[in-house]
Amino acid sequence: MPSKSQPITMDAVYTAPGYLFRRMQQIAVSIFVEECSAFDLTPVQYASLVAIHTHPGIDATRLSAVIAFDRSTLGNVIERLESKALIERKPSREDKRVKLLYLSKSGAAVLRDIMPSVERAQLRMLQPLKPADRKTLLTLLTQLVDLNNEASRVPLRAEDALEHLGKQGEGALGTGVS
Amino acid sequence: MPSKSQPITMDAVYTAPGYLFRRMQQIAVSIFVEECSAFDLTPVQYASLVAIHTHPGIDATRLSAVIAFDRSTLGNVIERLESKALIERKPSREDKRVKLLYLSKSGAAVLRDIMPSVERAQLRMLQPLKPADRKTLLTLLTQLVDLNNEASRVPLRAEDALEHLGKQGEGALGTGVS
DNA sequence: TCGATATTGTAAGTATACTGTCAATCTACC
DNA sequence: GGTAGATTGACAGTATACTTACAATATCGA
Repeated sequence: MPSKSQPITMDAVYTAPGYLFRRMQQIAVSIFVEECSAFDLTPVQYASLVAIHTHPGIDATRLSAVIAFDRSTLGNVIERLESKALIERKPSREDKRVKLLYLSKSGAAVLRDIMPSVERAQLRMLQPLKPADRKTLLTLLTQLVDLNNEASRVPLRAEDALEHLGKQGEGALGTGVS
Repeated sequence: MPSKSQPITMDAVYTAPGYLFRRMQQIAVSIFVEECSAFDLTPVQYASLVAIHTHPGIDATRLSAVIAFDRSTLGNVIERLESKALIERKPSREDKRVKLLYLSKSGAAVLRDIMPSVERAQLRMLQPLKPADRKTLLTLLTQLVDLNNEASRVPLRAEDALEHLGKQGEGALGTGVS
């Protein structure tokens, strides 16, 4: 039967999945930034570096599909990474609209060096749970994100978003797509 | 044994809990905004309305503790709610620094009317999972958020943050703390 | 009571995150 | 081959989210 307008309490907030997701995200960012403070990289900037490392010569639009971040937002992120000299932007010869993204030497170095801190952060987020529960949570969360993919404004389009890149082969991409 | 600098792939991103939390939060907001589009309320604005409804005469600082949102951020949120005439701000007589928050008539009406849409949104977020899995995920997430409370920049200080309010008894708070 | 300390709201600055729009450019169809 | 429609990066605008700083005010200790 339909819930007949029960009184509104804080439980309406505290038990709502949306609220829990928000809280958890805030906690996760907080832990990430703390662990990685020595590198002055945000989670989004880190993810961008990984994606550019994995797909050298990717453009901003495809990058946004690969990490499921908004294209507009990514513009600023790229700007900051460039101003920190962690990446380089080169105009494409085939398409004058496109700017290709590459890791700089220092970008590659930062990415290599930050990995242990990132792993430590990821561990800390789940630390309070029992190991078995961590695994369960991750499994369910992965499923849920995947099944809800289309519901998000920027659905993840992992490797298949990069088909165009393979063609012209801007150098030695080791198309690491299994 | 320590992982000997394995090659960096996109899996370093896709399987990281932090990334999954971010994705899920984006999806959750997207669904919330879609379901509640008729009311032009964001998740944060909704949570603020609930908290002000539950604790009439609360001030901004305590509100931030009750919903675990940043105090600075909340300033803007309150401003927007006020400019939409959903809440009212009255200076406290006991403390000239403080501004007390109350729902306006139209704020109370909006809160009442939006509840079904909010519930629909919360259901949709978990919809793709089997009912048993939904419960498991919520349980684990609740635990994790609670146990990580102090790790976040703005730890939740639910009802106990409101002790001061009870004293002067700014009206009929039904201290619904079990 | 007076001075150090703390709290409150506010503001400025940075960084996501999303909505639009726009000009330049590319593609495809006719 | 020339134009309609799509794509690309950029920009403007709104809304969290956090940091630091600040003035006004409160409070507490000596």
